[in-house]
Amino acid sequence: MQRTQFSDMACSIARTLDVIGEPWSPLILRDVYVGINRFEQLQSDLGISRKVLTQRLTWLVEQGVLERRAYSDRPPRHEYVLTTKGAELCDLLTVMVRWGDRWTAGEAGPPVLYRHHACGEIAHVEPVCSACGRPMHATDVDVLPGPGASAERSGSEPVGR
Amino acid sequence: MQRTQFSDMACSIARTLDVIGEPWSPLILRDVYVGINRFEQLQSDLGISRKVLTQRLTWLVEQGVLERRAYSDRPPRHEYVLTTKGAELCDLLTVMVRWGDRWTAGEAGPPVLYRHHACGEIAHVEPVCSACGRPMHATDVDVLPGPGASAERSGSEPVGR
DNA sequence: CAGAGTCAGTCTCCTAAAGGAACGGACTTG
DNA sequence: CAAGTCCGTTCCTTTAGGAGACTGACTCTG
Repeated sequence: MQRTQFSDMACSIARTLDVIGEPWSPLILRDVYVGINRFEQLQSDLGISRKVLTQRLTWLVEQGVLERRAYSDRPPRHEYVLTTKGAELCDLLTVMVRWGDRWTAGEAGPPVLYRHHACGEIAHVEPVCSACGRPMHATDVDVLPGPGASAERSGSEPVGR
Repeated sequence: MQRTQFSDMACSIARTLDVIGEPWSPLILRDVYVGINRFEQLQSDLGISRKVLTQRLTWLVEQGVLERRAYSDRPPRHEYVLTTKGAELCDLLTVMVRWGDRWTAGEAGPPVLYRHHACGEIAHVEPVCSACGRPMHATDVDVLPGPGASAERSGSEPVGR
């Protein structure tokens, strides 16, 4: 199937996708985030093929999103935990949840709710501007070329923006 | 490859992934968002196989994320534009950009910048709580079961959360 | 101390999806 | 009327994902 590599594109979306772009990774991240940390648990919770799970975990560890940590020496056992980099990726998950709740949840309502530590309220995430604090949706911005624009990663094909 | 279907899981992440979970879709969305609306343009900008592009566009239109709109009758020509549902998905892209900028941009800096219409500043998106307005990252919330929990879509395998 | 159980993978076989490239059809332009 | 543009479709090859059996190290139980 020789999947196209995204990592060379001068685009943060493409580069993010390169890390968690294939379908299982976000779900693995979600599971680790809620405390499903071990191979066997992940496999049975997700119903993912063991082979693919191994590949994904290895990749996510290589990318510094997860850390493989031993919790027992004898027998050798490990669990996967989020790094800081991985924890920040979970913000992406909360935004996915927001969209999924709005557009795919249907009658039954959202499958999970979030209670914000700071205020104790059931709430959802809202994107705001880091400069002025007002709502900042994709339709509220102009896109301009930045310093890293047009600098492909390793001099290969001129794709992306 | 018989990809596992995520749409049955009682999880908004899985259901969102079902719509844009495979690698090209977010990039297609990005391109349409920045004004690359036509088949030929998308194909050459992304370097995606024409076959896969056709499949993705068809799927995204079916899902109501894009709309296929004729801009010429003779010859019959169309372009793809974002629906409201699709535009809201772009918020997800801005969050991906944020993460990609922080963790993968490197020396060169971010490839694109966003200027917020409301304040005119170059800024990035920041997730806050819809209830109290303070920052709301994945680490700032408790996850609780919601009304749609454990209600699988069509009574199949008991997966997800 | 034999046998069952647990955990974390690895291996093999099969199928289906992605990539690449050529082709087609409807129309426009020189 | 030949060349070009746009938007796909078809065919072929490569390879990734799914299913599930198997392994190996160790523990637990009667």
